[in-house]
Amino acid sequence: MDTILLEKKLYMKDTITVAQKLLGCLITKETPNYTLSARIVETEAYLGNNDPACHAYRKLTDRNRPMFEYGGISYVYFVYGNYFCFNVVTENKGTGSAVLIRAVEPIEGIHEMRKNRNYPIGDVNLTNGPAKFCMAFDIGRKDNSLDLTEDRIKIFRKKRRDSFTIAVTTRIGIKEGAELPYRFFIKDNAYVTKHRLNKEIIKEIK
DNA sequence: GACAAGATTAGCT
DNA sequence: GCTAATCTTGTCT
Repeated sequence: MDTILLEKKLYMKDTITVAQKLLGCLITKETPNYTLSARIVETEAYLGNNDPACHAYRKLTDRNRPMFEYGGISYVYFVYGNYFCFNVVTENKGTGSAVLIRAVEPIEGIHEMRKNRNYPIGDVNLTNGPAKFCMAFDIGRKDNSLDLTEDRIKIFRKKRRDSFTIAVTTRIGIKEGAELPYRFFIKDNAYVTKHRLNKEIIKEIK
């Protein structure tokens, strides 16, 4: 499959554009022992100081510091005492915006993903959630603030873009900003989060 | 099968 | 005390 590494300048675009552009792209992780690869099928945009659900809404802290860097690095945070979520920082330095990777479709290294997640079955539950994806890719604090154009985690786009419809809904699991249509996913993809809420599709983008 | 509710976890919304 | 989540268990159609 012909792929091209995503350039830094793409990450500098506005966050909603990046959230949509990342759909269908491949995210890879290289370790000494294996390579993991998966197709991004679901994202959410978090928009700096305009968005009350965003970690960077109030002020810069030690935790959200990576969000205020230049676009194109990772922001990994710890939630609910147990889990990690992986974000791609977007826009210019000081903006505090990012795209949360909510779900992926495994392509390469499925056996290792299953082992990382301690999950015996290779069905959609392997990676259909933000923390499931992090477990499958063995993403933790050590993967915070990586440069996604040169470090062990990278994102590639395909030379020939897949044909799919983007569905837009409100975001999942937040209180403030819940009405904002910032969740994007590939329509009818089996690996998109199965969630009882946020089912209503606001619009579709071809 | 779909949906709801409770337990779990630790850093800070 | 609350949370950008998941797993397990229970209830319902």
